[in-house]
Amino acid sequence: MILIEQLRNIAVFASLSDSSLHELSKHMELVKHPKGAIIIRADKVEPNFFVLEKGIARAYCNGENQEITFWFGQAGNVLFSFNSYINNRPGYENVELLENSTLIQMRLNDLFSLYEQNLEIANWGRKIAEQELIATEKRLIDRAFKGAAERYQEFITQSPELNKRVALKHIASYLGVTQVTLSRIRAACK
Amino acid sequence: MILIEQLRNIAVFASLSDSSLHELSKHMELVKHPKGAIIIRADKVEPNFFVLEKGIARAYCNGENQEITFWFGQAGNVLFSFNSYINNRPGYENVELLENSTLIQMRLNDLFSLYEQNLEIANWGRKIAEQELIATEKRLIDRAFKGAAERYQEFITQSPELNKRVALKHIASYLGVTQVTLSRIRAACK
DNA sequence: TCATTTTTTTAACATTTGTAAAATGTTGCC
DNA sequence: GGCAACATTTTACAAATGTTAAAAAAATGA
Repeated sequence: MILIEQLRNIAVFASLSDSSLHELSKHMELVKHPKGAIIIRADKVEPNFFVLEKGIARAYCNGENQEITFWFGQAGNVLFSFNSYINNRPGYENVELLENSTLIQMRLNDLFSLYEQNLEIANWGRKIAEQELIATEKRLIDRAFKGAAERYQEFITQSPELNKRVALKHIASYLGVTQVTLSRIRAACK
Repeated sequence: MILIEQLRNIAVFASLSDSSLHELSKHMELVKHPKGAIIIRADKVEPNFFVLEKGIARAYCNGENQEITFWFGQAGNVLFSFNSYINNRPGYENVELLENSTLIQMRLNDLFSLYEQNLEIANWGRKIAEQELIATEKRLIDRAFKGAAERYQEFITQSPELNKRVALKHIASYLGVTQVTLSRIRAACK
């Protein structure tokens, strides 16, 4: 159980009334994990939904000889195994904390029950999925229209915090290039 | 106004009760457009939400010297301007019908009112966004892990109908390659 | 059917990006 | 400090894809 005042500071909860926030908070708890912790594992149904209260995280898939980072989370972002959340099936992604972090944690089953009971919370969940959807689609389109150098410039402009705190190898795969290519891009614009 | 029996044949409505379906159907109408019609235009807020009842469609963005197709819709798919639907702002995409098509059309404002009134419909809207989200994210990940040839093989396996009915130039940009590259891939696996 | 337009393929060449391996830089810890 | 582990850059070369232009094939409409 978490205090409503604490949730009010987190942007993702801004649209909710006190009463809905209270309903949610009953099922939430605060957990801490150290840097390097893997909080979601591929091939396992993850029963929890998280909000990153403090810290940063990355989601990645394991390929044959490489790891691809395809998502970064910062304080205030929601964090869940897409396939567990949406289809109740094992996910394809691992989520690793890149710093010592604090997470708000809630059972998916509790969240799903609230979706079936509370109209405001159901619409809140809808908007979360919609915002993630539009961000993901924009990234897909950017891959087609923008070169790797331009995507990198945009990344450091729009996510200066991540740029400071995340290893370049993770940024490289997030941008869809190898680390060598990213090094070349960085060398070219010095 | 559309008959409930007609909607029952469309997979996306399967989870809804008769009563919710009736609420939706009050605001729906059936419209026909010819092949080549542009039903959603970039830089314009599109006030309607559509379900493709018959036909196929593609969403594309205009670049400097190229058009990038990033989405295909078939019978049963929902179809809307993401930015209009989600942020009430002009979109970035055009949607063109690739065949003579029949569409179920509904005002976004009517849909949004139902989201605020009807729990079942709000959760239905949530699931639509979630399904689109997971499909889009999988495509983004596939771009990183799979070569263009493999993505093409998967496309023709998973979307044989689109493969038959859509021009190769559109498939090429959907897969993230030029038409020349797709031609080479097709020549190599003959 | 024929002519016209559009789509698809092919070719030659340029560019980008990838791969592998070595060199350099950074960090944390004893 | 100095070692060990890890991250980043650099180099040389290979592979994939892009660009441009032209030819071939297919679709369209009178």
